[in-house]
Amino acid sequence: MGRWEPGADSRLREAAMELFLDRGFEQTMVADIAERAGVTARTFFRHFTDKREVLFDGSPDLLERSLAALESAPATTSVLDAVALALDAVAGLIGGDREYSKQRQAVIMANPELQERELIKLAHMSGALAAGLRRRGAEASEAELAAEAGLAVYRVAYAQWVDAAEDGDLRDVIRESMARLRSLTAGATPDQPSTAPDSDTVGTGVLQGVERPS
Amino acid sequence: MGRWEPGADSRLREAAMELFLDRGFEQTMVADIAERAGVTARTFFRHFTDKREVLFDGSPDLLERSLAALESAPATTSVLDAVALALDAVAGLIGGDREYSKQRQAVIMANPELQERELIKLAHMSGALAAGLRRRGAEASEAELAAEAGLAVYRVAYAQWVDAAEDGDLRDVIRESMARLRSLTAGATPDQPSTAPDSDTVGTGVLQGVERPS
DNA sequence: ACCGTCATGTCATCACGTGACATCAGGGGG
DNA sequence: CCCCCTGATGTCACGTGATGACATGACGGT
Repeated sequence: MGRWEPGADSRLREAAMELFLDRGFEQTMVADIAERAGVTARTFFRHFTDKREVLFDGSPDLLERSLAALESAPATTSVLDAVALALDAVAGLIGGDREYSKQRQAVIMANPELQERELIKLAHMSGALAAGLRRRGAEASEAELAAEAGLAVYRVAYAQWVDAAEDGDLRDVIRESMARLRSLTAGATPDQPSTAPDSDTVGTGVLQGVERPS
Repeated sequence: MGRWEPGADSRLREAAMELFLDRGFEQTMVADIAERAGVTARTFFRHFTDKREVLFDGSPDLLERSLAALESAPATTSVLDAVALALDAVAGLIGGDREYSKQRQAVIMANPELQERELIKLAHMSGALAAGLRRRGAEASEAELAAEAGLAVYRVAYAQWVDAAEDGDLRDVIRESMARLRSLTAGATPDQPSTAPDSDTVGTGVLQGVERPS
């Protein structure tokens, strides 16, 4: 075989990114992406489960690497510090080219569906980190909380990094963000906040408030 | 007019919930929900933008109430404590009937699409809380971080509450979770974690790692 | 030359979601 | 009393996303 032909995956990914940047996500049809990549729409769905997934299929890599970082941490490392190491590994991977991150972020921010997908990827990451922490002997709810808090730090840091005027190291931003969290939680805890249990409304889902049907 | 006829909204919501519990979300078609509610499919989409949204349309209420709680807090309250007050308000609303919350959670947990929707609702809430904090004079990134951390606490607490064997007050679980976060972040911070900047891989989106196309 | 596998194309089919238009009920105001 | 306005709904048509079933063609090994 002669030269290296980029796989259909890569061509589809690039084609999609170009079209998304050009006309936007909704205005781009999978047939367009496929055509530009030189395949049919049916083939697109053989490589990506979703039209959205074409923008997110790198996440398994990241997840794996962050877990590796987590597990290579010395056993004496605290839960939150272990999470910090994992985040550092993630930042090492995606902190490389900020320009591309900006482009991608622009596409994602312009479309709610994509934001949903992004959030669930981060949630998966949180779940995986929590599992990793439990494997290290952390108590369950402590592990979940540390993972969730870590991702909170990551989200804020990433948003700040990608929006910043001048370039910087994502890992530094993450560390600053983590420090800020520590200072935020360091304040004195007042007595129990007491809200009157006024519930004429029924909450059902996490964010569901439905009028009780008399 | 004679008796009170429940609006199409309510009928659709109830019909949807019943069918979702019975056969699952994907197996339920919009036409089924509409039929059971006595309307056509087209009408369904006049009341809910999405098939998913029928499970989440209570969130604006919650958001509003939590913001109210936030703003009614004394100006001297710390950012994180203000967030705690907002979460307390939310818990007051949805903590009323745990059984229903369990059902809804079961439906949501069985379907990734629904989890995505849930996550984005929570993200909106986080954004709104951050904005509220900024209105109180908090610095931007501090506000975002506090809101994100608060939601992290909420997610963990809610999951724990809804899964618990015996009944309990959601607000208590949230307070415990918040306390746990404080203890987690209280540990000593070690020196900078240093990971070699080994990036032969290009990160592009928040969770995107794409092999660099040579 | 034969065969199995893998990637892809082709065709058919569903379900989601939306725009355009028609219909019907109720409520005023002439 | 009639007209008209408005809001909610039904009807129809259509584009798009996504999937299953089957055919085809390239490649590599035997």
